Amino acid sequence: MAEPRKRRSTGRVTLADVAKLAGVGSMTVSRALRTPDQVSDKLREQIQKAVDELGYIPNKAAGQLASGQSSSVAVILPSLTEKACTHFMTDFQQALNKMGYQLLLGYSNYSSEKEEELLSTLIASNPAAVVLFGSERSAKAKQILENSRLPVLEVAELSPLSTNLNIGVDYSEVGKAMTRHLIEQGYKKIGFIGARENNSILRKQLRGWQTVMIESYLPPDHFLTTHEGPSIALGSEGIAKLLLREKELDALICSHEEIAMGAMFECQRRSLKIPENLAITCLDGSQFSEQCYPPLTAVHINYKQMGIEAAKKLADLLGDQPDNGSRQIDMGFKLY
Amino acid sequence: MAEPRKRRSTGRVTLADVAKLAGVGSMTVSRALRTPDQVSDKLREQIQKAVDELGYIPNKAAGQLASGQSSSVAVILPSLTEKACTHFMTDFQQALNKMGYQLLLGYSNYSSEKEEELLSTLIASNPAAVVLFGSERSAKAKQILENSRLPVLEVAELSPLSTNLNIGVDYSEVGKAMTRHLIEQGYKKIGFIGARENNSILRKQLRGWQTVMIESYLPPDHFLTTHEGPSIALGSEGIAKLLLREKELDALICSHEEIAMGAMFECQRRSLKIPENLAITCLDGSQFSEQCYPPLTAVHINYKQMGIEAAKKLADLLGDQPDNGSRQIDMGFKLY
DNA sequence: GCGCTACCTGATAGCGCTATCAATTTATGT
DNA sequence: ACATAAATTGATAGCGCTATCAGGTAGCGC
Repeated sequence: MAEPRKRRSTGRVTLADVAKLAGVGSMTVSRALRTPDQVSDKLREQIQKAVDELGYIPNKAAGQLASGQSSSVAVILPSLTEKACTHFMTDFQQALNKMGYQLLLGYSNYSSEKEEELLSTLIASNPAAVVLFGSERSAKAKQILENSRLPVLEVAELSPLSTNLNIGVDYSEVGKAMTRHLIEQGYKKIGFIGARENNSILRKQLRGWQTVMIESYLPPDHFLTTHEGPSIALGSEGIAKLLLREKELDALICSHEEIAMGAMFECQRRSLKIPENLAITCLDGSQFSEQCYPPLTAVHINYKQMGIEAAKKLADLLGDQPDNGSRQIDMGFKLY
Repeated sequence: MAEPRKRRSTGRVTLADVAKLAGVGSMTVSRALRTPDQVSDKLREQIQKAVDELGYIPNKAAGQLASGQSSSVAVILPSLTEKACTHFMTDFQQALNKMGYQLLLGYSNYSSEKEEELLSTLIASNPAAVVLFGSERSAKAKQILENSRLPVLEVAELSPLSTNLNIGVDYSEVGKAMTRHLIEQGYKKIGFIGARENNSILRKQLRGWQTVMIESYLPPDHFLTTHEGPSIALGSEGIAKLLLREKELDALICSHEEIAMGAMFECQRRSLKIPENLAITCLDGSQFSEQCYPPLTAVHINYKQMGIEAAKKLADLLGDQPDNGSRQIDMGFKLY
């Protein structure tokens, strides 16, 4: 009796097992689980009992393959530690889960190559959509996205050029607002310290600062940026360097709260008073600027709300909704 | 011309498309991509060309279904914002990617119900393994894990009871170390402020503090914990409350750096000198305690290294390695 | 040359699930 | 009551990929 052994099976309980036990066709079981109202009460109960008895857990891979529908959303973040990213994710993921989607997460560490690579591997898992932080992509990445034909949502950075859905903030306005605010208060020698200088979010802020400085006939000379990520050390060392070059510096704009923190500590080391001797402003990721002592003025961007809006937009996109509005949503920001 | 339209297809490039273009069988393409050395150089090149030309991205769901092998790892974190979690994830995910695995991420917000729910949905996606932060689980969660028969790795919190792989730190030792350090320096009225009081990591720290205080004949009276997450506000308000109850308080232990920050700011508001009037110690998630001014003493746990170790352990587990050692790894900590 | 192993290659048959469509039962309308 | 619409159910045929196995080609020893 040579077994025609053709294939192994995982040994896990399958739909067919449930169907057999419940004495119905497997298609009915499938429906009972996904569209219960299409199945008569009697069979539905029978099936539910069989499911419970066997401890059946559907195999998503098979379901996805058969239906062509995915229940995951791929997200690529440049960093897992920066507040903008983590706050966004916290609320986005929560909303996503409620919609019944899983999160496939990748982390690019601000590298285009890594992003391209991630894009490929994540798309291989057939997500229903791709969410990207920032709207700066390499040509190759764009190509991959194009080929995938997946809906793409770019968050955080508003880009007029983006052809994708886009929810975020105009960071050059952020830079401008911080600068104007300081100028209105009478500060003139305003410096700038920024991290992630290669990232367009930082470049936009920097350009915003430069623009307003020039418009106000002030020299946008005192700035310092680095390729590195934000850190307290960057703030401390940065302000030290700027003060060496320009003793009269009276205000400082920081691209991240960690930098502001560092600058603050350095001022305290030097017994410089904030904001009398030096005003510090930053793009705040949390409550830091209000709660620190002395309190700082900061631009607040509601990344949590952004996460919720992004999920909503995605729901429309993935649901039946045809087109509920603009492809671009400006989340705005507040200056406190 | 009635089309025998039987099924839609995603329209995406498939293995068969590549095979056709390369003029080979689809099985050969599959091999060329997964086990290149089983294919002759000539065909391999041809196939690679076709892959590039079409921008082929394999469909993992199909592959997984056919092979029964998964390429994702499910991770459940209690928080996406706390430094311990994000630092761990940063390095863990990087190592995971190098191993060719994707990350399925869930976020439980410190809720057991959410964790159970996530466990079910994530397991439905057939991950190769499950990684959990902390080692405190509900009975139901344990049951689900048991049923799934998946390898489980618990990180961060070392638990003697854990039957799973376990990499982490003994947090009661952390609490003890901070307390002993302060006592050695001559502090006597040592307070404690902790966030996430329901979490066993916090409870262990608290118990460590209590233990050492009692051993040293000091009353472990001045503490304050909250169900909430750590925040600057908690630190500020917390120390204010403790100082109201006990003016002589001379040292403070904080479960998180945000709390220490808040306490620091409150001291500055009150012109209390650190550490002359009040010494502040915390479990630091980053470089904060060294880089702030005045610098604080803190316990540092290398969560990044933990991420790398976790990935290594997982590699052994998922690879062919039978058993390369202990089921429990103590990452230790340092006091600076 | 011949048998034999080693290596490549491709046809075939599913993996577990769902879309489709036909078959059956039940409700509805005139 | 009888035709027609609506609601249920199940058989069938894949989704895109890989395990298996059989067929073909080289290489080797004698």
